[in-house]
Amino acid sequence: MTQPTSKYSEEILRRVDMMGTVSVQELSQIMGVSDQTIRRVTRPLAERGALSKVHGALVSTKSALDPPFLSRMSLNREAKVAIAHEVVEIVQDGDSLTIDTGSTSAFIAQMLHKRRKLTVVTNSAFVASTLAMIPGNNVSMAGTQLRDHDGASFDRSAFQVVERAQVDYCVLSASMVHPESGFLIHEQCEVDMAFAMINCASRSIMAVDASKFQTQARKPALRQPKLNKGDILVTNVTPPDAFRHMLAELEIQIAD
Amino acid sequence: MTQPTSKYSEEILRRVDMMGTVSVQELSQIMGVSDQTIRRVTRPLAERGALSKVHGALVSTKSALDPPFLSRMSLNREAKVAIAHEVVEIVQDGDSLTIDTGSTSAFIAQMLHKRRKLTVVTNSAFVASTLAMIPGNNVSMAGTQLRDHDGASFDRSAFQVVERAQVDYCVLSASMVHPESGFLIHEQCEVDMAFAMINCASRSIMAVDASKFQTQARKPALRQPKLNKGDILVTNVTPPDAFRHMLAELEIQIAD
DNA sequence: CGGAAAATCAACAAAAATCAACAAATTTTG
DNA sequence: CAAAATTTGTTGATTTTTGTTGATTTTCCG
Repeated sequence: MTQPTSKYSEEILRRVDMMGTVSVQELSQIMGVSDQTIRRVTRPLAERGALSKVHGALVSTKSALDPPFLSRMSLNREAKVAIAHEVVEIVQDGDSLTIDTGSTSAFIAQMLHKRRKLTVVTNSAFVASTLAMIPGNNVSMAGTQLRDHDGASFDRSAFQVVERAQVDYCVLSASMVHPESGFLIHEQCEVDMAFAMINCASRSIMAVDASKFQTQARKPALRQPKLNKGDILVTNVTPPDAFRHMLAELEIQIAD
Repeated sequence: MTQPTSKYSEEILRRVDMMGTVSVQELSQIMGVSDQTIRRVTRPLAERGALSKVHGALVSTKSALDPPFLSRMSLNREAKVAIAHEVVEIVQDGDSLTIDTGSTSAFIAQMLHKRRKLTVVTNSAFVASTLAMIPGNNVSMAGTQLRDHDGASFDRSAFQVVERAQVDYCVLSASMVHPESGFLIHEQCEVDMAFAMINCASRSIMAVDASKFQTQARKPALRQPKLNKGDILVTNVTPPDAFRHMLAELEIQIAD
């Protein structure tokens, strides 16, 4: 890691990252030094890329790296929209479903505006508020305490609500697909939630876009629960041969 | 990732993504800069594809689907935006608050992107998901079963969560203001919720726009709980004289 | 198709932010 | 303890951004 060039470097970085964007003026007042000092310190920081300078303000580069929910939604957007289209075709008016918290699921939730009288249970506040706006739907938000970047909940009440449900479909996603290990994801709480959702659904729908079939640098460590025979995989490419065995028992739908 | 070209870039993108589509005019009012500035900043953003411009509006390339969350709340938009501005000035970084489910509150939630490290308790799924996206916030969604047009919850667990809270401010709204009866609203469950929120807050903020001071055709039947001395009324006009008595003990802030 | 309203654009003056250089203050070093 | 070195604040020149004005284009609606 690069070394700090001034005693202020670290505090400035911390504050900029925390506030997202700050004016030089404001920062100098907060820290009790002149604006010129802030400029002097931030110049090398900007050159090395630790933060970025624009006229009038300093903006954090970190917030872009640690992708907030909305910016994840722009990643592979086309694929996700196509997949969402396909999923919505499976679901009928009046069906009941659980939906997980992935960004693909967010697209599916939006696309579900085409359906009416849905009964929905989800632990994503975003999905919940999206679908609750549609007159005639019956939406339950599972959980109270929300995770701070995507508005998902994994507290005890979230599991209680999901476990009480009995639905036609559960809609799941994954961070990566591995030929042997199956569907992978980063966090244990998400695995637990997927398990709960699968258990209370007659049939599961797993939605993953093409990019998830590539081995990623930072490999997610945890396996999603095994899907049941006859469950549905919706994706936007024909899965590579290596995955044939793993997907043998699933019904596969390719969106185009 | 592409770097911002102006200090406004990020905020504009965030707002456009959040609202689905906004007019340049309105965005400039919300952000307190001229429309020309918005145009200047959005031109490069549009060229790079981060958003798209059409005559009359900016539209998000991310959410891309129909739900422009706030577009339905177009009634008295300007007033609500101004009021939201004012409310956000009252709240400090790190404060805790409860927020109710009115459309004005939805605007306030949007505007609270300017604040960090908030602790929020709300029974509106929309407010919850909006504020949960901000890193550093601690958001609790009160309630499970959501009402089907606005995503609000009034079930038993909603009250339990709110009653367990202790916050600096509660943010409330009303459907109408009456010189004698006070703040009025349509549904009993909303009154009950307001009562619970007032009880657990050090100070209440009531936000009502000018139109609420007029007698409406369909008069709401139920009274909001009495506010306490020193609570704050935020509105966008000087209340007519007839209301002077009723508002005597409140601190009144006029947004312009 | 024509005229009105709204939105956009171009250009310029005013305001704000940045930079460079120097002096004062602080810290380090001999 | 003093001299050197570094850091910090101030000043004024320079650059960038911003709001305003008026011209131009686009949309709307009869």
